[in-house]
Amino acid sequence: MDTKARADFVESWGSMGALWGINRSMARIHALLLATREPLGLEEITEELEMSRGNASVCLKELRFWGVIRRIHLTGERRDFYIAETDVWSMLFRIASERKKREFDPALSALREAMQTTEEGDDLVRERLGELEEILRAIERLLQRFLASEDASRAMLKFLSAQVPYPAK
Amino acid sequence: MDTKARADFVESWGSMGALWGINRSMARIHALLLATREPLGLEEITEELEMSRGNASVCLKELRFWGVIRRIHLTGERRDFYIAETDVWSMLFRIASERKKREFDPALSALREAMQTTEEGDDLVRERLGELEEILRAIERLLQRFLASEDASRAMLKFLSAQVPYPAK
DNA sequence: CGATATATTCAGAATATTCCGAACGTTTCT
DNA sequence: AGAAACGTTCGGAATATTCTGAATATATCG
Repeated sequence: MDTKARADFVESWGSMGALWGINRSMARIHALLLATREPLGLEEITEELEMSRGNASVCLKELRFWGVIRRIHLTGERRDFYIAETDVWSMLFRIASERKKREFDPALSALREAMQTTEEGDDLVRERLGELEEILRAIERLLQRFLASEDASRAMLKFLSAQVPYPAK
Repeated sequence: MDTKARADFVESWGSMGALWGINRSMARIHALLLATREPLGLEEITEELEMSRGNASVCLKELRFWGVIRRIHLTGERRDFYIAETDVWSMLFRIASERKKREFDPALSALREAMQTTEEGDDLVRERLGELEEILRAIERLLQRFLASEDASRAMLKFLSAQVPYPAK
């Protein structure tokens, strides 16, 4: 892979981290490992990406936590090396699950609570919150199905992207 | 609606803004308007949410841009008042479209570019990037269908949340 | 056991994001 | 016109996030 394309990929992947909610450094390291055949050590990573050892160390740990990279030991080498797992879906799945739990669910609960205490007569507010609740409920159902299990989500993604029938009108 | 539930809703909705990528102030104002029967003026908003006039002004402008609130004029009143649109989906749809364009698409392009310049022999990298591309392509197809039009997305959401068949194994 | 290589931690520096509020502009009233 | 009410703008304060690098811990070697 030429150097320009590789660098572009690393930076783009870094920016896209925002979509999943992971920070630039982590995503850049991940991209670098994906785009490199040989296992890389902390040294190579900090050099290539021009970041501090400390930061790289923390990011590598967290990437391992999400299960997207693996630490390996090369015989004759004292240092730790890292390689990317082939399976990126695993990370996306876990992050999505976590964010749903932490950001989505509480808001839906609060909305339902608010609806329950809306006075009988206040039809306008009732209707607005009702519509909102309906949307969020639909999203929640969708997420529940989708996030039921990693395998299920994988299958569903493939399935949906190919052949969801377009609902009539 | 009692005050506690209302405040909880405002704050939860504020936090959830992160999921769509809008900031806390905007989301809080939006929530307040959703949960209030009467149109509110800038004054009432800043007071209730304890934020500055300047910030509220900017947020109100942007909320109008996203089409989730409307500015109205009450006869006999000199000030501007605001009410929430009932349709929140419109906002979610627009934000999703925008984020796809700005964060997702460039990364996918860069990935494809990187793949093209991967040398023939480098099967490991080729395979890794290939799997990643496959995932992103599936996500892209899904998004393309989903984001084709606001109405389509609305229908699809309803449809999917209710009756997506679970793909066999 | 030192000595050396490597990894991790964490206080606070650097940066990015959000927010405040004074200054200014505009409209309406007298 | 001048004053009052209201809205908007924007420089920089406040805050949150990310990153650095020196200190520390751990492992390996001779």
